[in-house]
Amino acid sequence: MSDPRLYTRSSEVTAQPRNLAAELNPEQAAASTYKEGPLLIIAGAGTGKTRTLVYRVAHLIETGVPAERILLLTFTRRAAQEMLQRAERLVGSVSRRVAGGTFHATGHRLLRRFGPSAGIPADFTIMDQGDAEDLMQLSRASLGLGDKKKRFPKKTTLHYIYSRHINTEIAVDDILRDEYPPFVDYREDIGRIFADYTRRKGDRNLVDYDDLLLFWGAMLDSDPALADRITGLYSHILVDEYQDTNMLQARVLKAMCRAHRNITVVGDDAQSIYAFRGASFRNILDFPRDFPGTTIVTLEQNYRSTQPILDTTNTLIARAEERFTKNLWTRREGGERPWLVSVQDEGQQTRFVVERVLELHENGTPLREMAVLFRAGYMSADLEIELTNRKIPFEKWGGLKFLEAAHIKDVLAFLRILENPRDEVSWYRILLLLPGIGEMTARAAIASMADDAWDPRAFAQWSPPPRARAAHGTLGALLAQLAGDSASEGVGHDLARIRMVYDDILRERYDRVEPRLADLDQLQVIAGGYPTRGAFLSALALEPPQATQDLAGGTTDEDDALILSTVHSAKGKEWDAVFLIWAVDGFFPMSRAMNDEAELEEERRLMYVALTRARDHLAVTYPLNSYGSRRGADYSIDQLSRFLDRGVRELMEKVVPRWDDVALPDAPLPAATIDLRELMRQRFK
DNA sequence: TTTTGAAGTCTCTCC
DNA sequence: GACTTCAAAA
Repeated sequence: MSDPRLYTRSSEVTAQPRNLAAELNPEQAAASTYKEGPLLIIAGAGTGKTRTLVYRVAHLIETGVPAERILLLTFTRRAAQEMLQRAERLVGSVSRRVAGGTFHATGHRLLRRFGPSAGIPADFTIMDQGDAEDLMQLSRASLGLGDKKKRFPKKTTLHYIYSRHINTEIAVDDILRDEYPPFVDYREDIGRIFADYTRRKGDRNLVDYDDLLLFWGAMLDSDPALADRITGLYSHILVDEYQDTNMLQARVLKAMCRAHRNITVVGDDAQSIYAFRGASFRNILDFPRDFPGTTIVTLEQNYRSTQPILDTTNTLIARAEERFTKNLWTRREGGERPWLVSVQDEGQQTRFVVERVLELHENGTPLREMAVLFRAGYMSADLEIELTNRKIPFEKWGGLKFLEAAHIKDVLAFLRILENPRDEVSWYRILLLLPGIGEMTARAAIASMADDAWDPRAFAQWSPPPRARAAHGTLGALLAQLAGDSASEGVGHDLARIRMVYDDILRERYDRVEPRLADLDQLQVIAGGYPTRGAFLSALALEPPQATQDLAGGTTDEDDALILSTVHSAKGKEWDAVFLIWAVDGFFPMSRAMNDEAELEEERRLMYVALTRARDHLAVTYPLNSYGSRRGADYSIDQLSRFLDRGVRELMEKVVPRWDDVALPDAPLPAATIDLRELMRQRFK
């Protein structure tokens, strides 16, 4: 007989009775029932770290910790939701009260709530990376820097240096010296730009991603009373993917658990892949030092992959220097060895993947249980075309994001100036769209509005130069209309109004008009789901839709679709069958990383992450030739990725696809680009 | 002087 | 294929 479940209420989802010892291995059980104080869980790929965290949340709730006093920090909002749903099955719907999300989303929540006590108005606008770069550019231009001098850092570089400084807490001088020696001489100017950028953000009520963390930390550091309010919210903090946190985040965490030290972090130093964003796996290595008295639990039993796959990935990562050595093992004996597939060119690679996917599908593997992974978003272009032609449904994760497309940013800019009339970046963007208005006129208009204290009507009062008359009138009328509409009509309605003006601009300025208009339709659908402009804009900035599928409104879980994903976006996921394409030196590792030891090591870990996603089937493909796609040459001979060295290859099955209708090994000859006779003649001229 | 169109450059990963 | 740089047009 099952025992009465005292902790559930009638209105809540019923918890399943369970036997911890039977559901977890000893290490997992030890970690999930650990009592108080700092806990570090070193969890190799596929060792059930999510499961352990879920049980730990459940255990805390069961032992009397109020759910709302638990903070679960994850890498994506999706990950937090998944974990809390699983916890719900264990302890019921109280788990819904657990505070969960990304670091940035959590910082955002706290800043909206407590910011006003620290001089940050609650109605700030969040800038994404592109916006922040644009603002940096405005700072640079307003200081008159980089006009004449050659090789002054570009806005992207400036923003990178700034962001790196904030996230890694490395001095700007040191970053310049180590990463940008040619710019060391400009460090005064760069400092002035950063100062102006910081001031400008304040004046314009704008907040960048880094500020969400920075202000969070600053609130904890500068005002003891405020810090007590904030740290008092949570009695237990759990952090997933700790190897991908940066110095600033580690500092914030330390401050957040000054009072109780109930912090659990989970991670795998072998899977640290976000150094480009300031993350350092030093954090996980140093955790025991930062939190004296830390208990370390290591999870080594892999439940995901078959032995042959694990053998291969263990060998791949054995070459890396890691400090927490793990020996992953599995009970999943047997199974086929990973395939190492050499193909002539991209076309054959695509064909191989498609045919193998169809074969596995016919044998009963759902499309959604298969994934094609690649180093960078653009590498799947050929495959996407073929899948479309063959009417095979797919979902693409990562890569060039919907929100970064120019036309999306354009319409969002309209919403943003309605929400925050001081949003200089958005004003600038919109003004440049209008015929007859360029940089100079746009700056003059913005300066005039700033002089009018950013009154919402200031734009109408600005007198434009003759050429910009018409545009000024059009935009003024639109803004007046939107301001006149009642807010209750919704964000979708705002967008419809904006598009009455914007669609024509789009047709005029951009190519590929139809898909762009379709994107705007989708955006309108999403917007309909949000109560206010502010909520819509914040949500878009913090949790951008991961796949185009997410945008179609209701999530279509029923739809079976092959997953196409960058390796970064595949983190934390697993599939029955995984294909890694373009395993070629220069693509993976990317050529930019090949000169730097640390970057190369990160690429290796990235490949490790890719290959450890597979449960039963793993295939790595590498084209021997590529046409046109490579810089400079229109033809090149490629080499297998250096990470798949001899030791790794010996554990793999070499596969050469042969098709009846393809004449192998004769690849089509490239068009003539050189004339040997002519070269010889020149040599003796 | 400012805008706009065209040629030329480099192309990643994400909150 | 998007962004920057450069030269011609308004």
